[in-house]
Amino acid sequence: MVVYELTDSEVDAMFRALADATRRDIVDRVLHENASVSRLAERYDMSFAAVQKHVAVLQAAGLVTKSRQGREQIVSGNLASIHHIQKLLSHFEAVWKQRALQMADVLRDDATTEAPPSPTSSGTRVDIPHD
Amino acid sequence: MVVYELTDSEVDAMFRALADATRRDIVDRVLHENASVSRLAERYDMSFAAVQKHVAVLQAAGLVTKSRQGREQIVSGNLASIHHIQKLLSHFEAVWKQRALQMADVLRDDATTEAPPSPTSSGTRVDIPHD
DNA sequence: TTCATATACAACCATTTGGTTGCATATTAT
DNA sequence: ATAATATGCAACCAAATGGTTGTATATGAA
Repeated sequence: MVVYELTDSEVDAMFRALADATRRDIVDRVLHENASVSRLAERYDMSFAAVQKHVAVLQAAGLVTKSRQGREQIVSGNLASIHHIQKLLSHFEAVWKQRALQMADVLRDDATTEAPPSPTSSGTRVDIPHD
Repeated sequence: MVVYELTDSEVDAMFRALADATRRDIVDRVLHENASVSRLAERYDMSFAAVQKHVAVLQAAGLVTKSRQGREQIVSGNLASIHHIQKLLSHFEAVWKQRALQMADVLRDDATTEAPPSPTSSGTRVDIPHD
């Protein structure tokens, strides 16, 4: 697989690419089945050029790849990049869980540090997600 | 936990919020330890107002929460939302893996459908990630 | 060759983004 | 009361985004 380390701007591009419902739908679609750009464009209520741009954004982010097939460009999903950002988010979760454990320890020592244990309004959520 | 279904624009906001290295760093930081806005601002080479805006973007996306603590606003991470988009990406991966299995089946039937089995250039990646 | 299809791409436009500075307000410290 | 700290927020600006229309090019079909 060899997912070499990505730069900040590469990660930026991936998240930004996913920050649009049409593009998320395109990713979902091509993960199910490869499709040409015009095939994709049929599905959305916007111009062909607009869909073409969306695909270009996804391609620039490395989330999809295009390959010529006669006069068509076949769009297919790129699992590696999707897996990468999913891992990044897993890291966030792991950090939080780790901290939740530490907080459980701190509760026994009581608050002697500067860290505010329980903010007023909604309070610090210590919930640990379960699948 | 009760993560009610999110709208497209809510998911948009979450991904867009993460599409900036400074904001990802803020999330990472407050997941490790709560911090006031000014405490966060010290770390970055930009104005206080800029960091304040970044926090506002994260808050609007539901990725962090703020709570008054005296004259400070304490920023803390919101696990539920992070977990949600991580799940969304897991879904993408699951779809792809499912399809990879189907493709293995199709290889026995050979290509009778319109689906192009192997694009020319980089080829369809059938790699399945392993941790 | 000629026509239709699929894509590429440029120019344009309104809105959003990510930064700035400046000023107002709230809270704590002296 | 006054000063210092922490934040909120408005106005401004350059660049990027997400859409449009129009035109050009490449490929397959008749």
